[in-house]
Amino acid sequence: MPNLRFLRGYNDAVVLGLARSGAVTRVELAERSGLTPQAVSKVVGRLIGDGLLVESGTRNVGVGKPRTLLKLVADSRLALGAQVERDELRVVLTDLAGTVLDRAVAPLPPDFDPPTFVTELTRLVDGLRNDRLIGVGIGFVGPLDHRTGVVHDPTGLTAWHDVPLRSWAEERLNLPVVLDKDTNTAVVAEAWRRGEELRDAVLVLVGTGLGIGMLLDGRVHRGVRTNAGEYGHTTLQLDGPRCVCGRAGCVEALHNLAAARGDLVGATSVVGVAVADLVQLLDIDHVVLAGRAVLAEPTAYLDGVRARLPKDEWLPVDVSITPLGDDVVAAGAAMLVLSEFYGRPR
Amino acid sequence: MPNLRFLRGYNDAVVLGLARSGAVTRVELAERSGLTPQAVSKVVGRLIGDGLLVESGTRNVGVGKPRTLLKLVADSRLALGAQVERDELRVVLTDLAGTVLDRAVAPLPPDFDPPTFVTELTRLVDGLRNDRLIGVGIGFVGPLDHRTGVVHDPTGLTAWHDVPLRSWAEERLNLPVVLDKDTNTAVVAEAWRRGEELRDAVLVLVGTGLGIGMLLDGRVHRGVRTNAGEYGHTTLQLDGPRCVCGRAGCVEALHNLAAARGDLVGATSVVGVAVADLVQLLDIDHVVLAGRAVLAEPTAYLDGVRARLPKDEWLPVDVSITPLGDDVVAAGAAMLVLSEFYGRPR
DNA sequence: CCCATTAAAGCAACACTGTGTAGTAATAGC
DNA sequence: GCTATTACTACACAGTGTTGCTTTAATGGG
Repeated sequence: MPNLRFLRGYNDAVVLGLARSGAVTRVELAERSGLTPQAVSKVVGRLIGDGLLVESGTRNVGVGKPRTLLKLVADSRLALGAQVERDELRVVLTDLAGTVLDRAVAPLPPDFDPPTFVTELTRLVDGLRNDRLIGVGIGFVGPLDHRTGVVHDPTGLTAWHDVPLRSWAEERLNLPVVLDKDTNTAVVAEAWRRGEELRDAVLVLVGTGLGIGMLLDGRVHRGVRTNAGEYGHTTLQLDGPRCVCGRAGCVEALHNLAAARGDLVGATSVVGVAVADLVQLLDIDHVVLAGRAVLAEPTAYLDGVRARLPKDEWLPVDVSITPLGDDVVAAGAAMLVLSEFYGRPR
Repeated sequence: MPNLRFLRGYNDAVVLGLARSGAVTRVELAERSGLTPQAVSKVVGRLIGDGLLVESGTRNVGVGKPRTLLKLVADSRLALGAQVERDELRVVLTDLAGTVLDRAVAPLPPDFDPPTFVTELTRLVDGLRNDRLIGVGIGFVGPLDHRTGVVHDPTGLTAWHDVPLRSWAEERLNLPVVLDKDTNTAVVAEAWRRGEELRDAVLVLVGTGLGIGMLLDGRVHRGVRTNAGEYGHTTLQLDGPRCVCGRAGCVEALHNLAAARGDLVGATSVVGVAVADLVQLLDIDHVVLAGRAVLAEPTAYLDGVRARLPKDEWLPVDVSITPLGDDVVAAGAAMLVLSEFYGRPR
């Protein structure tokens, strides 16, 4: 793998990634990437040739020739992303900058089977199809295998036993397809949009379950079976109430019990303790909250988490609600496709 | 950073890493690295020229010219590693293969200060000095900054406030020095010795405290402030006994309480639950146990952890005791130095 | 024993990377 | 208009892995 093509692709992605944050000049790209000005010139030349960048005016910073501003041509490449929930399918159209341009939502029947799903997906995708489309991402509930694109027995979907969803979808849609867990696509959404600012972060998705997406050292951590992030069944109370998973006192069980009895403070506090544990374990500086439960009570969850985080740390932990709202999983699935083509390789 | 020198260094490290597992041939290196046979020839030529590899006989696999066996010259490069505990300093000499060749141990006075430590370190290092030495690694208790080499206020060592230990040691020893948390050097020891087999693993160090070293996707995860792995203060019992850290029901508090009252099963079971949570969260397939407490009761800890791991998983989790015993932290510190020079860059 | 066959390894030319050198373009200040 | 300064790039270059071919060294059938 590591050859000259890899090297070029990597540097192209570095420059494109910096350009995604806003208008930049070649000089700034060289400073921030560590590449020499000559190398930046070559890379920028390639990217302009591919229609990914354009020159857009100049910026004068004192004496000397003014710097040429470079701007990302955000709508030169588009991707679709899908979020699959147990009752709903959401498809979103996203540009290179990670901006959501369009969306379509359709209900899914209870315990829908793979053929039904693929048909419905095809319908929504065709409605949003575009000649600049580079692929489709699918954010699905786990467990699944990201590398092979196979969905394994998700709870509540009885017809989904080892379904090669990626190949089925690629065949039907005639487009490259990427499959990943919903929590992972969600954290990709944050990472792609915030760029270098976000290198070590956790996205907490609180819905019917509780899962997390981990961004460690700038990359999504998926683990050996690409099923990392099952944080809902982490023990918080050794002798706590029994959980659906068979163990006792899981985060998810405690949270859902508190929520069911209307104890919002209790529910958010469970999430807060769990997140504080994660921050200590992984040493991250960003936490993003998302999911239906969070979006229904954003300030309560923000307060619940912030209150539990250690305050005397050298570096503060930034806690926020995803600005993408209900679109975060689907939009992230689209950005996962973008990152496969225009992100740093491997 | 990403230039031709990086590319060469990376491929050299890939080949050297494969050669570390045992005798290999150029053909096998090409197959396992993905490089072309010609590229492997060039890389191997360089490595032989540097004295890192030698040809050692042939292996016949049927018709045709027999493959030439290549062997790592393990003792061509050596490194020293130090483990700093609150009462003891241990320095270990290690070769390229990660084999411990020699060691020296000295007691440290209670609440020792930095000058005392550096003097003692210099004494032990000088006793083991060697002309093939490439550097010295130091495994210290956290918190510390791996990147800058500064030790921040470790508990119990009152004179250690923001001490630039790496530069001090480099000056006194006149050798490159690397500083890292003890849990991280320990997991490096396992990773360096087991090679590609170990890509996603956790090393659990149970001593007076409880910390972990994380190997994720083949790299040590350190986090933004390089202080990841503080697993001892993760909540296992929301309403549990108060911990020294100020929170309640921490893994460490529960474990130490059980151990103090002689409840070995209880103590190992706490570790088991904590490890099971980690396995689910990070999706790892290897767990290595180490530390004084574990080495005192190895089978009890092995059983305690194995009993708590989910059994119906697709992939089994391998749980083991470190074969390096008391040397694991110091030996890992030495291998950290080796990996800085001869491991994959960045 | 001879020699065709097979496989490993090396050699030479090559395409392509980022880099060093030097030259050109465009501004501010005088 | 001139000079200094800064941004950018054309070109030769060192060094990467690759392609195509040759050399080397074994097997095994006559």
